[in-house]
This record gives sequence, C-alpha cells and structure tokens, in this order.
Amino acid sequence: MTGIRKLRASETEAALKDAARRVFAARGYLNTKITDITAEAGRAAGSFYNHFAGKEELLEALLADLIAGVDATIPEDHPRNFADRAAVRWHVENFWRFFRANRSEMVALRQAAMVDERFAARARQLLAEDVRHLAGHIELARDSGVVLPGDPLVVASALSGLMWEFAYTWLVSGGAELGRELSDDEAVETLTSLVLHGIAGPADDVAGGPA
Amino acid sequence: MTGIRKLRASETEAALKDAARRVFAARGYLNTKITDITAEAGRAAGSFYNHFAGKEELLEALLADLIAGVDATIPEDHPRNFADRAAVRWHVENFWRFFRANRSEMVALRQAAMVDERFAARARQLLAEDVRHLAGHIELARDSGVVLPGDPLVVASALSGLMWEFAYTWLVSGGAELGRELSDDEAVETLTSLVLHGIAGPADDVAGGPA
DNA sequence: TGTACATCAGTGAACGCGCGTTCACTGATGTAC
DNA sequence: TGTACATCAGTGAACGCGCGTTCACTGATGTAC
Repeated sequence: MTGIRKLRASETEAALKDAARRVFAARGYLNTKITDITAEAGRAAGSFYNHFAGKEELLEALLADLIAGVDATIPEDHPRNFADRAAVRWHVENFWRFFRANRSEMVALRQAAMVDERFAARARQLLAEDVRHLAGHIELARDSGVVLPGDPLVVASALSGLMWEFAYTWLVSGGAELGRELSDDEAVETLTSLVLHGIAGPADDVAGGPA
Repeated sequence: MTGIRKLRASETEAALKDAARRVFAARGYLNTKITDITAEAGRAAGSFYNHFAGKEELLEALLADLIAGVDATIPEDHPRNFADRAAVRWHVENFWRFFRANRSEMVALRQAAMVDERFAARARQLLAEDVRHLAGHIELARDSGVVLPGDPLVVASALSGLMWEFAYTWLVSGGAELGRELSDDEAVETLTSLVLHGIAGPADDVAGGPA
C-alpha cells in the first residue's frame, strides 16, 4: 500500500519527458524516434506506451507543463504602456528568458506545427493570445499620443514575429550563419530598441536623413 | 532524330516540378509523398526516378530555378540608403513580391531545413547573404547620421527575421489566427514603416510619451 | 525507303526498409483471507 | 504475520504498415545498314 508502483511509474514518465526535452533540443522533434527517447531515458521501447499514446501526446504533455508554469509566473501588475521603454523592455526580457528556458518546446512546437494541423492550430492560438496582449499595450501607447506605423493588431503581429524569429535565430540556430556571439543583454537591449522604435518611430519620412 | 524523346522527358520533368510546387503549397513539403507529386503530375510513380534521385533533389532543382530567376531580376541600381523611406520601401516591396511568387519554395525550404542539415545550411547561407546586403544599407543610414538601435548586422538580422516571419504569417498561414485580411499595400506600407522606424527610430527613450 | 535491332521514357506491381506499436513474459508490488 | 493470487510497470523481440525505391515489361523513338 506504499504506492511504490505509482511512484515508479511517475518516475519513468518524468524520465521520458526529460529525455524528450533533451533529444528534441539536440536533434529536433521531427527527427526524433520514439526509441531515441526511450534510449535516452534508459527504458525499453515498450515502456513508452504505458505513459503516452505517441510522440504527439508527449509533446502535448510538455506544452501543458510549460503553460502551467507560465500562468504561474507572468500575470502580475507589469508595466503596460508601450510608449514607455521600461514596459517594452520588461516584456522583451520576459520573452527572452521564457524562450531560452523552453527552447525544446519551442522547437518542437514549431516543427510539429509544420506537419500536424492540430499543433498548427495550437501554435496559432497561443500566438494569437500573445499578439492580442501586445496589441493592447500598443493601443495604450497610441492613446498616449504615439503615432503608430499601422493597425495595432498588425503591428503587434509583426513585432511578435520579430521577437520569435530573432530568438529562434540566435538561441536555436545559434546565430551560426553570421559567426557572431550575442549576449543576452545585447539581445534584450537591441530587441527592446527595435520594438520600441517600431512602435514609436518617426511619424513620417526621414528621407535625406540628418547630418 | 527529331529529339522527341528529350522533349517528352523534359516535359515530364517540368510537369513534376510544377506538380511539386502545387502540392508543396497545399500540403507542405514534409507531408508530401513522392506519389502525391507523381499523381498530381499524372505520371507513374516510377517515372519520378528518371528525373530526380529523391524529393530533396527535386527541391534543389526548384531552388536553383528560383535563384536563377532572382539573379536575373534584382541587381539594378536600386536605392540603397536606408535613411530614405523610398529605399526601404523598394526592398520591402521586392521582398514581398518575391515571397508571394515563391511561396511553395519558401515553405518547402523552411520545412526541409528543420529536418535536413544540408538544407538548413543552405537556408542559413541564403539568409546570411540577404542579411549582409541589408546590413550594408543600414550602415549607409548610420553614415547619414541616423542613430541605430544596435550593431548593423544584428539589426539587419532582426529586420530580416521580421520581414520573413511577417510574410510567412500573412502569406502562408493566411493570417488565419487573427481573422483579418491584409492587402499587399497595407502589408508593404506597414512593414516599411516598421523597418524604417526600427532603424531610424527615436534615438532615446520616449518614456512618458507626448500628448 | 525499308527492315531489324537498340535505346529510351514511362508504367505500375512488387519488394523491402525503417520505425511505430503490440504482446507474451517477468519480477515486483498490492490485495484478500 | 503468512500464504496465495491478482495486478501492474517494465521488457524487448516480433509484427506489420507506409512509403520510398526497384525492376521487368511495353511501346515509341532512334540508329544502322
């Protein structure tokens, strides 16, 4: 009645998830075989199906963990008005930390979404939430008198894409294409400036330029 | 001696490429089977291997076509100084048109790069060229006195990512997540403003905002 | 110009590899009495 | 507390499906004489 069985089972389940995170990060989700995961976890292939119906369900579980973690951390009385650099920086830094901490899931979700409509829908939904959240902050900036370069929702979508792609380039591909290191600090500062400028940049042309 | 054989063969090859473009666009590269392509092209499965060693080689061929097309079109005496809105707009519009015209290849390359290191390297290389090109234009802006939000190469990488992701979101996913249509014109204008602002935005904080 | 043979593009059924998934078995844990 | 049986987590060899790839065959085209 000790519950040793359940303990053992949940250990195995956790080991499989951990192994999956490692293997996904190293090799990508699509290139990972079930047996890669079980081998990495040090279990037999058949064991996998005691815990998950397939690779998809395992990813679902990882995403669920991740979302539970996020909901616990983020919602606070964080700065909201994107006319304010501090507010933008806060969001950028949070995003950067989140992405870095959850690289495996980010890679896996993006890859799964390319192949499986269910994950594509899920990714879209998560992204859309984020975009609407940003759009709200951008509207506040507009209400403060900032002239936006376009519709708040479209701008938010673009800036969200900017952050994602930037993080993907430098945190996943490792910026390998350009042979350059990028510190977290430089990343956050640059992204913050870009987002801020993207929102609150010169209202009109700067043709000809100064000096 | 008419060369009817060669003609027939090249027709089939062209039919397979066309079919692949259509199927890739509809279903994605990774989800496409060889027999999907041959069926779409109205040929037998075995015929495929008279022309390509596999799906990868077919994609290589499509990319080669595409690059040949680009090299013929782009290099001109186009406006270069990104302090100038017209120069930015020119690049953005060109990019937008290119992406729209070559959606199939863009999707396919991105998907192939997730799974196959050879394509990943190729994608990185193409991207890096583009980024360096942009970085050059951004440096010109700096030389005109514009204060950049960061290192030109990093800014270029970010802006390139912005454009790619934006195009992908609205031209491939169809912006489905946000239930909104986006005209080419609005897309180009918004992107132009964002890029321009990202480069030439307010040199420092706008905290507190105007009005 | 005609005939006989060689070559080639295309065909589609069959083959076989890779990998997801199953399942009979084991040993440990839990339950009943 | 002890014994007999049931259940469960884990094992890994075997199975089988999906799909890429092959190959014997066909009919048309090209070549030789």
